[in-house]
Amino acid sequence: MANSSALWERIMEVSLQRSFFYPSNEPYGATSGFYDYGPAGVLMKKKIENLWRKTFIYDLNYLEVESSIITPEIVLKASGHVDNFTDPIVECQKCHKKIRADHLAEEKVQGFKWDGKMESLRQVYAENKGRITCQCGGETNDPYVFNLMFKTGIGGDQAAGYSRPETAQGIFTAFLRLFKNHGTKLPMAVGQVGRSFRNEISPRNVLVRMREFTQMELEYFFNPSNHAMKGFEKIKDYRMRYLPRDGQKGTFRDVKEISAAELVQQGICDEIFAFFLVKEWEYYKAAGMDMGRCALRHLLSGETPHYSKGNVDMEVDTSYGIIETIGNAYRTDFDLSQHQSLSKKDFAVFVEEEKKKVVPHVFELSMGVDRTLFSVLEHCFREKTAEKDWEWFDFPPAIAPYDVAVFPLMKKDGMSEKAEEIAAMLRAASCTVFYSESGSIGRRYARADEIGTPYAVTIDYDTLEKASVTVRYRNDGKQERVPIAELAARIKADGAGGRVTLG
RNA sequence: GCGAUCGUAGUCUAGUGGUAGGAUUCAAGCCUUCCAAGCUUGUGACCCGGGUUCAAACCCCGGCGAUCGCACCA
Repeated sequence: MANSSALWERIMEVSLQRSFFYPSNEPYGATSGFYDYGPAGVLMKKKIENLWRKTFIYDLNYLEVESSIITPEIVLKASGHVDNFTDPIVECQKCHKKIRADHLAEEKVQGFKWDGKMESLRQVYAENKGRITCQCGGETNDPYVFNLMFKTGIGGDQAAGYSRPETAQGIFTAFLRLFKNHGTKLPMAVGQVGRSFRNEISPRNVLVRMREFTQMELEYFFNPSNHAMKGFEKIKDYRMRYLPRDGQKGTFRDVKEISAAELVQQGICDEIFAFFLVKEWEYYKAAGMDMGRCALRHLLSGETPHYSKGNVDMEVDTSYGIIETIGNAYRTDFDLSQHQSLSKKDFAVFVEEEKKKVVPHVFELSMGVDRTLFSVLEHCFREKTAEKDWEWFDFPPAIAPYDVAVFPLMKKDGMSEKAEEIAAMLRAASCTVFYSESGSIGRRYARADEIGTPYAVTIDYDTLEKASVTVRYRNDGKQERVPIAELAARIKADGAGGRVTLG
């Protein structure tokens, strides 16, 4: 554990040093739970998001939206967040520890099982005055609710509103319009990448638990009488690491391998659910995760949220321990029905093959960008070795902050000018270019490696005479001469193929 | 939020009641056709507020932040 705690410390140092991310509002002493992305971090975050768009939106011909962040109270009343996105809390009057009121009452009062209503909690505390005590023996105050949403006032009359706690609701509220405008057919899937907000009591672990974070969510709307998934046949034998319910006892984790087809056969989930688990697995692999350190966990029945009929999380092993990076939920018609009843609009849609109207069911996948980025940083971090006397990142080209580095071998004899010309050419071919001309060439290769740049193009005397450059591959440091005319295509092709060695 | 520890250049780190050194980074120059070479020069810091004191970055109090542990994490 001593080694692994050194890893996130090292990642934090590198992040501060190389501008991946840093605490927000630093001149004022930072604000807990908020982080800014710096130049390298932004490039990488965008690539992680764009790889997601490609995998979950474009390749599947789904829809993407961008909904507003500030959300009126009634929407979140419908979603259940106003009432359920809360913790009932009591405070010990002696040691001032804050305790979950429902947990404490259930532990101290025989037979008490909380029904989710504050009334009943207040009642049980009133009836058992002096018996529900803290570990230290102190008495508690009356239970109160702590809502994890950021509240604000909209307009001159300060109508109640909140910063959204998830991006999903903006998709549900747009469902009717999108359905009418884009095919009037189920299934339909809509995704969104955007910021969400949760007022955590104590944010921890850098990017793992933030108060403001970015989610990538997809809502798949389907006819509840048809759980078949187009394209399932092709991926049914894809195998993933999986933690079944009976493999989790305390810290004990018995991870097995399972295929998409087996998940369905064993009744853990339907084809739709299993299909997206495969997509997630492929996405993580492409993003540079060490898949031996990832596993899908079937949530225990008590852990399943209020809206869901079944959940499977993606969990990733990091130096902070196991963290949840993706939540998958079968939300049924919970959200649409709730919006139907509060908005008085009809959310049922006509299903041609059955000649009737149904409220669609929803499968949701919800991924945290920041946690993913953090995990990738950890999984791709490489210590110095005999071959490489510096620390570096083994990012797949698809998510590396810069596609390519461009260096003149020396600053003189027109090499700088030529190098700038080539950098401009690569930028015009929409590559992100890391350009540097100061210091020795070896030092600059090291700098490029340190932020995981897969290729380094060097301009030397031969470039001026023969119109060719050298391309250096990050992972083995080997080089090859490439004609300038072929350079952009070569970098693009290598990047798309994930090539990181000359071999 | 509680307890313990901590807060010095971009990063890492030394240090003393009399305003600070080192390493590395970065910038400029010399040198050098290829993997953190060398030389020269330069930029750059004591978290914030209050108190004690002739004097505080150092001591005390409060705040903010960080780490670990506890709790929390629909």
